[in-house]
Amino acid sequence: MIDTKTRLLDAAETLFADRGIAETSLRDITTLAAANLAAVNYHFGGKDGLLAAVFDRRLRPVNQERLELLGAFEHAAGEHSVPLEQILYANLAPPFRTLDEWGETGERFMRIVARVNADPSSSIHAAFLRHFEGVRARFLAALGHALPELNATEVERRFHYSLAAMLHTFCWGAQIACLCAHPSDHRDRVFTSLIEYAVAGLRAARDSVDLGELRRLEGEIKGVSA
Amino acid sequence: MIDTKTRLLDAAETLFADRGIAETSLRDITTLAAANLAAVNYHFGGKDGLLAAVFDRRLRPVNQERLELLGAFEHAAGEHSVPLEQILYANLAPPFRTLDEWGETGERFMRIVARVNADPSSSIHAAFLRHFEGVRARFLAALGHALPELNATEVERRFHYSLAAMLHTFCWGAQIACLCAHPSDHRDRVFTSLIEYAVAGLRAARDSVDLGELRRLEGEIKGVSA
DNA sequence: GTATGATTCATACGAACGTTTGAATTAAGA
DNA sequence: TCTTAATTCAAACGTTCGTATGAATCATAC
Repeated sequence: MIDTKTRLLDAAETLFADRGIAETSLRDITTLAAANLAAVNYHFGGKDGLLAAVFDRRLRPVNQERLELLGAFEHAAGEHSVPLEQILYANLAPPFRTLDEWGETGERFMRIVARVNADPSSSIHAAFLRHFEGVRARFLAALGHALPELNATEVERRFHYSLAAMLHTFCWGAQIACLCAHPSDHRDRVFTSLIEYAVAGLRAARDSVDLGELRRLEGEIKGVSA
Repeated sequence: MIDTKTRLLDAAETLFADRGIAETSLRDITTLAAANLAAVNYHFGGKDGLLAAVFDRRLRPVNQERLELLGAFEHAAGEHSVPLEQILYANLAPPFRTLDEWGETGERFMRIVARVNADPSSSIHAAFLRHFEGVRARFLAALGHALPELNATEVERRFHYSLAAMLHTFCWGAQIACLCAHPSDHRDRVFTSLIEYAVAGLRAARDSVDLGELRRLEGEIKGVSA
């Protein structure tokens, strides 16, 4: 029989992902874990502590691997900046590996991440963000070096777009056919697709789009159809 | 004095966005709206009905405008496919206009959208998705025509990435400095940035990234550092 | 074997929730 | 003015929630 603490973490991860955090009661969790209701308060101090522990268990190794991988690429690049593909690979490979290793459980966890990320009012949102502070700063710096023609603000914006595409994929990957990564070969395809898309987006030429002209065109064609 | 029904919608929109849906009670809403607790059940049949009404009020006009705009661009393009910039503009301009017109209220609403989108277990998630069915199909078709060298699956993937970047921006725009669209000139900058990024990402060359090589490189440099 | 600390257990508490009810109030047409 | 339908109201209902409590059980070291 597995540890009660571990069983609680597993059950919480499953239910938080499938039903939502606020929608999952401690009674649901302890029932699934075959544990007593009071066990949550005993081991984790309460529901928030349990949720924080769920994050800690999975997020810490993934983010550490990200940093190690980026560091290795930077070491290999020496004086040069790390190629965009490698930066994105360092960011994506660890969670994809997690998906391979943890199977369905890993996918569930990704969905919790996406939930909490979209919910800034969550009681543990601050603690959640703290997990990513270091990673965020290091990857932003690497991107800045790789894209010297872009100012820092634009780099940050495009970094956010790339993160959003990643998160969306992890959150919905199991439910949207084209993003489905269940067969392993598909998974590599999605992995590659994500990198290709983000690399191209990050490299986009500035001033390649003229918003004023698009607005002018909108006015014209609307006048015609009216 | 405004309609009770409208006051309830306004209050619900504000609180759902700021605190979350499950975390907001009908008592919070009716208090803010200066209405009686039972008014929600009288006018909307319950909490779910109220939430559905909140979505209907804002989503319907935005999505209708998206379709009209895309239709106008398609009409202007005649036999040719609509340029990517125009497709993305048709998708982005209506919600950005909403942000201009409704100010803070509009931003709040976007945050609710992002929340519900990230929470497939929500009781109204199905109804929520139904709002986007038509829009999704039409934009996918337009993208398919504009990107004939891509197969349908890859088009769909990249469409999802682009949607994710959009949603993330609307959800976090008010809270992340680089995405902040509060001063109107910044808003246009973010608008342009999003289109530029997505256009480049959608146009990315296939097979531009060699996942196997990246993995090989990872093995090498890890062996060195170990 | 028994004492001690860690864990599990059944049970209870108070608070907050969505919903319901039936009377009171308002608005509008005859 | 009277009637009738629409709306608002205060109050309560039953449920579920997170947390707390103190006894019971287990493991372990002496």
